[in-house]
Amino acid sequence: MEDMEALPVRFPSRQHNHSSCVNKLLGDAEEECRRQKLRFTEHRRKVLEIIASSHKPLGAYDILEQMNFSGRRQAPVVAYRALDFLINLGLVHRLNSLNAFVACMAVGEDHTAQFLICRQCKNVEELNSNCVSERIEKDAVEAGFQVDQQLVEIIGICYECVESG
Amino acid sequence: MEDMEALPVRFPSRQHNHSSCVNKLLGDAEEECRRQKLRFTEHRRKVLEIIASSHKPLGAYDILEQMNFSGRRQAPVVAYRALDFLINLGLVHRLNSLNAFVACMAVGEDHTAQFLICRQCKNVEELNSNCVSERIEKDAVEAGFQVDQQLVEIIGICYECVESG
DNA sequence: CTTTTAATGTAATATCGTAACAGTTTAACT
DNA sequence: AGTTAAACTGTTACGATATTACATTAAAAG
Repeated sequence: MEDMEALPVRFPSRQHNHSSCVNKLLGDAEEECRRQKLRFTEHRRKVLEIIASSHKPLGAYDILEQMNFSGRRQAPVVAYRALDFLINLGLVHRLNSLNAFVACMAVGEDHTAQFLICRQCKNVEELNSNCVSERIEKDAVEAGFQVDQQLVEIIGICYECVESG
Repeated sequence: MEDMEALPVRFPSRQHNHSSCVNKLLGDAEEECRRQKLRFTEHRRKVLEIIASSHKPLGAYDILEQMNFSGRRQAPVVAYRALDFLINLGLVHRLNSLNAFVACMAVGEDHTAQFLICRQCKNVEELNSNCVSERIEKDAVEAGFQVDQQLVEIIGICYECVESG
């Protein structure tokens, strides 16, 4: 057990219970909205809660399914509006390779989102390597390009899935 | 003009006429198919030609529109089948952030596709920096992740668009 | 308390992509 | 050549993802 301490940041364990992460994220969101004088409405809270409660990326329609407040099915646009809001706030990231959404696991920290996506267990972790983002920035500038946004999605297998065959 | 020589690889000029690139790409494709004993059918040739003839990424339905051989509209699946084939061969890349396709500009060269996407003129260039891909590989491994595929899309503005306001 | 800005409700529709299956062509092998 | 197997094509239908438009309501700012 003690050599676990020496290991670098690792892919999130499937056993990990993260109700505390969810609460922290909701709190962060609330605070951030207060700070920026934005409204943290029911829809927005609910969508963030749904996304944060899942280890795996969720599609917009998966989210929608969990939004049946009053038994009534919401229109897609309801989910997309909340998602746009949360993405702009940096609380949620969109995975373009999956058309799916995940909660940001590094709220507040300055980072260009980089994702490790396990194609077996579908769990996602943020890599957020400054080396990578700086290298991209540098090489892009050298190619005569002014970077607004980096999109790095790394598909592969996480160590837990490798070990469990 | 002479200091142009000293400049690093740059974003493709909008004036650039690339009919020669198209021919080269079609030739490469033909040869590669012969080598691998795969069939370079009319659909596949046509789709590659359409994509290669465009500086800008094309959606599947844009491609489809240009495939009206006999005045008859093709079914979407026709374009997608050809695209799958060309992507597997490494002749075409998919841009996940745009749901669009571009011709590979580095056929044969070993590369993990990295893209510079100008959000103003919509032109796309491949960056293909080994430093970036090696850095990603290294950092992912350290996080306990085995990389299959890297997806790097960099959104911003190219130097031509910056200069022209 | 009114103005104006932001958010919501609702319906319709656009865009992107795949499944399934029958028919045809091509390549490979007697 | 004739037969068989594999790959490709045609066609229909459908599934999945995302946006537009516009009327209504709620909140914040003056």
